[in-house]
Amino acid sequence: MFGFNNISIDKKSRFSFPAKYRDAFVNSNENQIVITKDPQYPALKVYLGSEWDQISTKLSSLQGLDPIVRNLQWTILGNASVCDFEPNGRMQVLISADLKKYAQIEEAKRICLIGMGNKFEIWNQENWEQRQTGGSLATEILDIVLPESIKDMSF
Amino acid sequence: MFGFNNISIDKKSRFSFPAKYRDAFVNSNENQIVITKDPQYPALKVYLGSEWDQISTKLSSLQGLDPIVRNLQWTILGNASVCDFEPNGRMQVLISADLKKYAQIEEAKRICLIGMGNKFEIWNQENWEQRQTGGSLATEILDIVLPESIKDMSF
DNA sequence: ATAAAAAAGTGTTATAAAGTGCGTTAAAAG
DNA sequence: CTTTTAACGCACTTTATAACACTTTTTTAT
Repeated sequence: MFGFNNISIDKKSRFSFPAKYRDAFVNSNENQIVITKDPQYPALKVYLGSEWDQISTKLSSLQGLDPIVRNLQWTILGNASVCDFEPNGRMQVLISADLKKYAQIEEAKRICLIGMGNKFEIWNQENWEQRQTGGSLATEILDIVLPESIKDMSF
Repeated sequence: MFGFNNISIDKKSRFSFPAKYRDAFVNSNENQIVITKDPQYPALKVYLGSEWDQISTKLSSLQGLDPIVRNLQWTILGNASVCDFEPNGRMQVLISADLKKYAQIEEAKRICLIGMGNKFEIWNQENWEQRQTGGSLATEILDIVLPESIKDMSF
């Protein structure tokens, strides 16, 4: 599941996955999609249900008394929106007002959906373009000193 | 059970869990919810009955002569409020005056209910926003040197 | 100690807002 | 030209919340 897509968001804040990904969703037998915040950029991450189960289980088992771990748990787990998903239907997903705000997505505009293999990213168009041309974004978080416990995780 | 929810608290200090969590509650067959203090931040933790049984059993079995352990026992065990809970009903829960005060929750205001997988956190909205944008809070406890005995526990 | 009053807790209902489903139209691809 | 896909619009359903009524507990005054 790769590639760039510029797609629309409707008045109720739904978007649908491009049809080209249908086979991949059907084959992996997914019926849930999870959207959450990207911990570094004003963007959203979209995981398949099975991927999410792994990531969330591991992340929530880490020692929450470490403040960096706690912050990642807040960002990633605490903002996750689990959506029922029908690979054979319209493959439609709702983005919550909160997540839209984080990714700076306006009402009824277009978004960029980027296929990254086992996950997707959702970006506001302007931010994506700026990032691709080497610009940095006001809200991006650059220097995170990671504790050992999460050095082997990839989000 | 993940995600951010901004919900209302009524005049009698009740809130209800968003309907999207109903299935999870019904499936895990929970009929009790436990609310207690967060040991580091002015926030509350909400556990499912079964999770609470594990955590409280383990925590209360630790050597109470260690002052940090003793403090955690006081905070977490000593402030726990066990509430009857009907997953098929309105999923309403009352927050005691004491816990409201600890989390700096005012009368009839909105709260943030954060789903963290196997537990929830409840925050006063201002504190949550400040915390998420990197600010620190007057009452937060930063440097806890953890004794070995609780390094493998996550609250 | 008892009764009245106040406060705290529980439950119900009504209504506006949010979310969902589906048919139709428009656009793109083959 | 036909088929598939994306976007839009509308109707229906579900959910959240405020308002209200009732019950139980606690407090106060006699």
